[in-house]
Amino acid sequence: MKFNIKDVARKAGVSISTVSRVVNDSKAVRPKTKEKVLKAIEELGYKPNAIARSLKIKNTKTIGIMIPDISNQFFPEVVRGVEDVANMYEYNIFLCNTDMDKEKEIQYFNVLEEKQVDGMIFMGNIIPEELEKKFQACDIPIVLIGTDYGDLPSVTINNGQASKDVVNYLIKKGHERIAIITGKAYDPIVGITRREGYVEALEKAGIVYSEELVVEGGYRFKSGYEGAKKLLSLNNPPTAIFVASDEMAIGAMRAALEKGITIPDELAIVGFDNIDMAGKVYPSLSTVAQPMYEMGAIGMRVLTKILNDETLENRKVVLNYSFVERESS
Amino acid sequence: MKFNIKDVARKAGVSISTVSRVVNDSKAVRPKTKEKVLKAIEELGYKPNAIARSLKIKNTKTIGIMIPDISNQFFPEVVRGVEDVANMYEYNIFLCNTDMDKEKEIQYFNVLEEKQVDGMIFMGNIIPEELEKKFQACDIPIVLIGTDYGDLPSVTINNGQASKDVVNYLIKKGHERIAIITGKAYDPIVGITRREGYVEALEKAGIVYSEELVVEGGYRFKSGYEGAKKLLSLNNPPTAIFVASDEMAIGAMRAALEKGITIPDELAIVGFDNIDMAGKVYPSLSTVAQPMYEMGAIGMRVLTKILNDETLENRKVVLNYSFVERESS
DNA sequence: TTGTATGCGTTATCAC
DNA sequence: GTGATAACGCATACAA
Repeated sequence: MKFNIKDVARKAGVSISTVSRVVNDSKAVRPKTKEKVLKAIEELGYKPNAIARSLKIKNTKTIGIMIPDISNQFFPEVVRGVEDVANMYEYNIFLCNTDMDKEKEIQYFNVLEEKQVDGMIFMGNIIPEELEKKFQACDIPIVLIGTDYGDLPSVTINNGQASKDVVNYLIKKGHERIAIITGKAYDPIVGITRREGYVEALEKAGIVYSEELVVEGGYRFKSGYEGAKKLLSLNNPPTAIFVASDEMAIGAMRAALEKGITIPDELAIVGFDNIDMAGKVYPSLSTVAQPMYEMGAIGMRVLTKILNDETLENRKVVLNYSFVERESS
Repeated sequence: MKFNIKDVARKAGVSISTVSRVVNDSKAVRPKTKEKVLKAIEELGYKPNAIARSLKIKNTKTIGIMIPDISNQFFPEVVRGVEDVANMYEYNIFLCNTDMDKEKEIQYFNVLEEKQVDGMIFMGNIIPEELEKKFQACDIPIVLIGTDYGDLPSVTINNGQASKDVVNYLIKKGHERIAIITGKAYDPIVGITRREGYVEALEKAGIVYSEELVVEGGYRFKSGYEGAKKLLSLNNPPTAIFVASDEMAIGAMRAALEKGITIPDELAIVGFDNIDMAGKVYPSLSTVAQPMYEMGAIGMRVLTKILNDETLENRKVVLNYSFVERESS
């Protein structure tokens, strides 16, 4: 049995306005009346209908989050960050897996808009033009995490600098033949920025950049595995590989281990992200630690600020990363 | 600028009912009229307000999913399964992290109910009594994944049998000193059922059950690591450890590896779940494969069946698991 | 085939 | 302090 505000009003012998007032304790209600109402609510097990409420007050206390794939190690941590602060501010989150597929992104965007989410969080390194237009056109606040685009609010780290740091570290360790396994070539972050950092660092160190040491990966374990296999079968194989994501790095380690190559003595490997498993595999993986949870938490915090009309001192949050040296390098 | 059904009605020179009809293409509308309406919709960029719609038709096309923690390796995969079929049936999902905390579970339950979700999916091995009462009292269909309780619909695997299989496998491999690292003692699945399977298999094989070979774990890496350390420092250490979750198993492997113990020659390790990383660590982990994605997908499918009043031939779905033999055993 | 009118469960504005 | 009542944006029964 489901009761509505009318039912409790009748039961308490008051008007629905009074019930509404005690439910939201908006305006003063005589204690005695309040008590009556509370009792009626209790007895009926009344729960306000948030949908009706939303229709009236024009917000839903829900936000949508679009990520490529929750089953990809990187995202659960940031989603957790998002959800934790969302929960603090009494928002619920719609989780949407886009697979970085343009059609799905647009479809999700549309239903999120129809469902009147108060805000959206978007992850997915590349933002298709069509989607970007929608972002601009709609009046729902959107914050980007892990990417940056136009004047949309975003929270990121300095990917280029982080890559340089890794390569410099490797150089300092005495490596000269340093390979890289990147993301997709068209990916502005994992495919481009991180590779650029790598190239720049090499150049600055006066190491000639060699095409054969750059291989394009596909984010997952397998592509790291295969990329490393390819690199290790070169006539003059690298002594170090910088892998642009941890999952691929773990694949690369696997390839080396299978070949009987010892890590880090014969081959150093450094990843990127610091997913949970990076510290748990054996040997443990040196990597660039992205503050994933914080990225999510802060991204959501930024969103709440926008939603509350608080002043945003900084629309472009750039978080600190750190290099975590472990056994693999 | 946001337009509503009235705006497009005015613009198209028809009534709102006609607009509604073409939007939902419910009843026949003269092609010419339809065209006019469509044009107006197009020009205004009209999007129906799903909240208003929900209020009227009394469903929201959204479901809630409560899980302990999305950043725990096991859940992303099942959530992905849920979301994929939810998406197929045009549902959106509210993601809720409960940390298996009773208060959070109840709080989430309440807001999900207020937000009028059409259904709920619950994970979390133990169902507090208070929550269970709410499950019974409410008229929102709920399906359990990974747990079973009362007459609620559920999708699980046979945990007891799986445990027996593991232990029998280990025995067949020649092991006699077989240890187990379980979940929390009060956890009906990981703490109790899986341990019971272990005990039964030992008994049936005529191996005396030894208290010191049973240690209670806490699901995460660290507790597996510490549990194994404890076991390996026994005067008469085990030659095989059955670890009731993969993440703990990877921790256990780490402990062994650090001690210079070779796996599987000196120590066999078998996990449970077959999380993504199980096949990626080195040495790779033998484990019981729970069909996580399917559990999610089928759970959601069951829910849609209930929501569509399709007949449920089976309220208690028990899925097949499989034993995956890898390098660690 | 189309339009009018009512109600979904709230909140909020106005009287009292 | 409290109670009518008008929105909120839509779907639908009924009338035309």
